[in-house]
Amino acid sequence: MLDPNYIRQNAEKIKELVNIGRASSEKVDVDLWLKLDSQRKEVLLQLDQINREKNKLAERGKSGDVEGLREDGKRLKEESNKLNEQLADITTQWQTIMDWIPNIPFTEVPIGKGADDNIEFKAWEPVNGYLPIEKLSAAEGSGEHMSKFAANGGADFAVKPHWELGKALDIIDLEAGAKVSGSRFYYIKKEGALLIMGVFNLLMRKLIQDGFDPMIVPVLVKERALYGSSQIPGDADQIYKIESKYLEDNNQLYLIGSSEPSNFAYFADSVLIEKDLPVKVMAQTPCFRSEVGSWGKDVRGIKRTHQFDKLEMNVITEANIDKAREMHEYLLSLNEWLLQTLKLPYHVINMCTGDLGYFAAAKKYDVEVWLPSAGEYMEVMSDSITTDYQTRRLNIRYKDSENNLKYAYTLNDTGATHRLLIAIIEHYQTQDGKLLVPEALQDFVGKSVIG
RNA sequence: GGAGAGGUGCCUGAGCGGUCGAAAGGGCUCGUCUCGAAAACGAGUACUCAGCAAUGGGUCGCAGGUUCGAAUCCUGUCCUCUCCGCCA
Repeated sequence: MLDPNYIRQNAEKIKELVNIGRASSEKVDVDLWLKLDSQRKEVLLQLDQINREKNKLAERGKSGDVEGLREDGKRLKEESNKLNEQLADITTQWQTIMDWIPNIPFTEVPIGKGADDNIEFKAWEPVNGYLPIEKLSAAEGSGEHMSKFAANGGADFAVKPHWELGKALDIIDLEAGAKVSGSRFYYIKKEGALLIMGVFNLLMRKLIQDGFDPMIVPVLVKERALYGSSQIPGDADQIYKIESKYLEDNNQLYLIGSSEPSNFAYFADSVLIEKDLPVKVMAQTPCFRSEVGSWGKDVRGIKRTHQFDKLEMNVITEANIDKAREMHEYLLSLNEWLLQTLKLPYHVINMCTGDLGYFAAAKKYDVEVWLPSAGEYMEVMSDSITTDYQTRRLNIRYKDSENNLKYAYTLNDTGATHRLLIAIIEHYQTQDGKLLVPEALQDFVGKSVIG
């Protein structure tokens, strides 16, 4: 949620968001909002006036001579009831429009309609390191300069997609996932399970060293948590809603699509102290997504599924844009650390205004691993600055050094997901159909070759 | 699942129809004193909305109701705690 004052003073900027496709033209009627806003102000003013009179009346009543007051009191009450109804009605409409206004992109965010306008600003591969700048580009990026072969497989040969080798090695079972739960579900088995657990473990140890607090969090949450981090209303169709007659107190619950709502809602309605910032937490949870709208897309393998595990990194910082930018780069450095430690080629793109995705993001980097089998990049991490968009909704504030209360800033970044197993299978397979274990995971997995 | 108790400011805790945004104590901040500290003493110490300000509105878990007037009474709701039961 934006500061209403900001919207009043920058109505043109909000309209611009609609024009460039960042905000829904259907939901975000800025002129209507401005009209409702002034109506609301007017009613609020009238209500204050009535309340003032009520208070005066009550003051007079203290003397005990109540006779002449009854009628006025009743009249004022009726009037205030009426105004309250009006206010509630206006506020609902006013709020609904605001709920659909996304965060304002930072100036360095590329302007653009969609994926083609994203800017690739970094690409890395294990042998040569970072690609020279002239090989980077927009959109599809440096794909043409990336190797068609497994980065760590030892020879040049046609790379098998993960579902093929995963099945052959009996470490991924898609049929069983379908049998038990339906399409877009899977089992990861044996060394496959160890590999991905090892990845989570590797990152967790790094994050703990870096001062992140590990959290085990609810996976079923109330609407407010999802609204707070802006999955509702923006991505509401992605969310599974629990249906049960046994919900306690009729408390509607939802399955999270990321631990971010659970992590941030933990701090809802609280006041932090500046010296305790930044707050850095991490949680590994299953994530649930309906994937409506992507039917027919990525149907093979474990890339796009209804349930997967994710280790999420969430940060609360003070309200300072430059510090947020610094933290954003720091989180990216953790992403890069993991991929470089695993020797997986990747690139980083600065998402354009039309491709920022969820409402809270003011700036977002996607980190994508190169998949030689398909000759394309696959998103594995998403690092975003969400400024005070989420903390306004969740009422997370802090006291600064001058004792002022301010809304804190938040940042979100994916630490690791099951998709990294896809990347490992692509890049560590050998010509004879075996899978090497990345050096950094060998202790955990207990061997250096699978198959 | 059954029975009971309670939710007030940073904390403890009073208030139970007007004098209450709220006693008292603690904590914290500033000041006096001191070479410095402790102690003592003095002052200050919730949030929020409108407004340049003066000022005014709202908030005693939350939502309604009664009343000229509600932290105080009534209803609902959420949460916490205790005991019993059931189960890890």
